[in-house]
Amino acid sequence: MDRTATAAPANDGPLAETIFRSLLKQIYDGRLAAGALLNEAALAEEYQVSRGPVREAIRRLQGFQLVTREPYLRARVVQLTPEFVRQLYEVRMALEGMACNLAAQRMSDAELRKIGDELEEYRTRAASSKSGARVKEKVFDFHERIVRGCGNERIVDMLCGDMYHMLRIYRKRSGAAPERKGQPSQEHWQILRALQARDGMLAESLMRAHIGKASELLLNTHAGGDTLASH
Amino acid sequence: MDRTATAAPANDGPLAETIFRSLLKQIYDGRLAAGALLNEAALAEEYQVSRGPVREAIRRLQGFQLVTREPYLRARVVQLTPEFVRQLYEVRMALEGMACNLAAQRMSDAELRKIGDELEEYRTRAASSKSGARVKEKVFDFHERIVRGCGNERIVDMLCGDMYHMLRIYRKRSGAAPERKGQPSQEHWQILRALQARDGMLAESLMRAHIGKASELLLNTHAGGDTLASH
DNA sequence: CTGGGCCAAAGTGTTGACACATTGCGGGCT
DNA sequence: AGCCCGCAATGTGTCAACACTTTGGCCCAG
Repeated sequence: MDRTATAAPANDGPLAETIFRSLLKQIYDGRLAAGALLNEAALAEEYQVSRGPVREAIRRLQGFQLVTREPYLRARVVQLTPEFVRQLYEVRMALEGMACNLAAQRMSDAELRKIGDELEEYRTRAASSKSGARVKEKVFDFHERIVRGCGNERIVDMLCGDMYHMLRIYRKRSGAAPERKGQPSQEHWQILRALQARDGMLAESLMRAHIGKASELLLNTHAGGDTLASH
Repeated sequence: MDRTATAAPANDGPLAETIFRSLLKQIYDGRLAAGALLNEAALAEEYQVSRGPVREAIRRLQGFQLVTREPYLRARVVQLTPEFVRQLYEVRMALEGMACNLAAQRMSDAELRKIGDELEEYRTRAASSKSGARVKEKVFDFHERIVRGCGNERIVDMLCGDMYHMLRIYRKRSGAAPERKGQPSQEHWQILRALQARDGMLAESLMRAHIGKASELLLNTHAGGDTLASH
C-alpha cells in the first residue's frame, strides 16, 4: 500500500507537476522575482530533467497568467504592478460577492452555524493570545469557507486557484499590510448574519465592501506606486 | 518576403498554436462531441506532426477548461451539462455585472454615445430588414463593447476568452434558443441609459437581470436536462 | 563616426524513440 | 462457477537530438 517510499521532495506523479509546484512556490516567496526570465534549458539542468516537463510547467504558469510569453520569446514572470493588483481585486470583489450571494441561498443552516462557531472560537482565542499570524490564517479560512459553500465549482476554482495565489504573492511582497485589528472580524460577523438571514444582496454588498477596504488599505499603504520589482 | 508559399490552412507560426485553434474550432462546431476522447498519437498522425505540439494544444484546452484530464488518463472534451452552463452564467453575471459597474465610472461620454448610435442604427435596420442572424451578432457586440470599456484587462480576458467560447458552444448545440424579439434590445437601452447617468449600481443590476433572463430562457427551453452529448 | 547588414550565439519549437502507468482480458486457483 | 492474479495492449510521460527563430555583436561601407 506504500505508494512511494522515497523521501525525495514531493515526487508525486508527473515531473511536470512537481516542477510546476516548485516554480509556483518560488514565485510566491520571491526567489523568482517579478520580471525574471525563465530559461527552459537552465531550469531543466537545475531540476535534472529534460526540457519537456519544464516546458509544460511553464506553459501551465502561462495559463494561470503568472508568466507572460509570446511564441519565440522567453517567458518572464509577470509584473505585479499596483494597477494589476487593483484589477485583480475588482475581479475578486465580483466573484466573491456573487459567491456570497449564492451561499446565502444554498448553504445549510448547519454549515453557517459551524462557521459562526469557528469565528467565535477565533475571537476568544485572539483575545487571549497575541499571535497576529493566526489572524491572517483564520481570515483566509472564513473567505474560503464561504466560497466553497457557494455551490459553483467554477467560482471556487477561479478564486481558490490562481486568484488567491497572486494576491498572496502581492501581499507577501508588499510586506504584510498593517492589520486593521478586529475590524475585519467584525465585518465577517456582519456578513455571516446576512447569510443566516438569507439576504443574498446584503451579504454580497457587505462582502464587496469588506474586500474593497482590504484592497484600498493594501494599495494605499505602499502607494509609492513602483512595480515592486524594480529593485 | 513571401513567408510561406504553402496554401495550408492557417499555418501561422508554431504548430501547437495551429493545432490548438483547429481543435478549438472542432469543439465549437461539434466535430469533437462532448465527452469525446482526445488521443495524442491519433491526433498527431491526423495532423502529420509529432506528439509534442498536439500535447501542448491539449494542455492549453485543459487550461481553458474545455477538456478534463488527470495525470495518466486520457483527455476528454468537457460535458456541457445544464448544471455546468448554469454555473457559467452565474460567473458571467458576476463578471459582466462588475464590468458594467466599472464602465459606468470609466467609459467616456463619447464612447457611450457611439454605442447608443449603433444601437439606434441596429434598431432601424432590424425594423426594415428581417434578418434574424444580424440581431444576435449585434447583441454580442453590445456586450463586448461594454466589457472592453470597463478598464479591467482581467475581466475582458476572462469574458471574451473562454467564457464566451463555451457559452457559444452550448448555444449552438442547444439549437439557437428562441429569440425574445425586441426585448433584449430594450434592456440594452436601459443599461446604456444607466451608464450615461453614471449610475454604476443600477447598470450592474440591469445587466445582471438581462443576463439572468437569457440564462433562464436558454436553460428552460430544453429543460429536458440531458447532457447534450449522450446521443 | 555612423548606419546597415551579416553572422554566430542563445533559446525556443519539433521530432522520434524509449520508459512508465493504466486498463482490459485470459488463465489458474479455490 | 466465481474470483483473483498476472500479462499484454493501449496510451501517456520523459528524454536527447535536431531544426528554426530571434537577438546581439562585429565588420564593413558610406
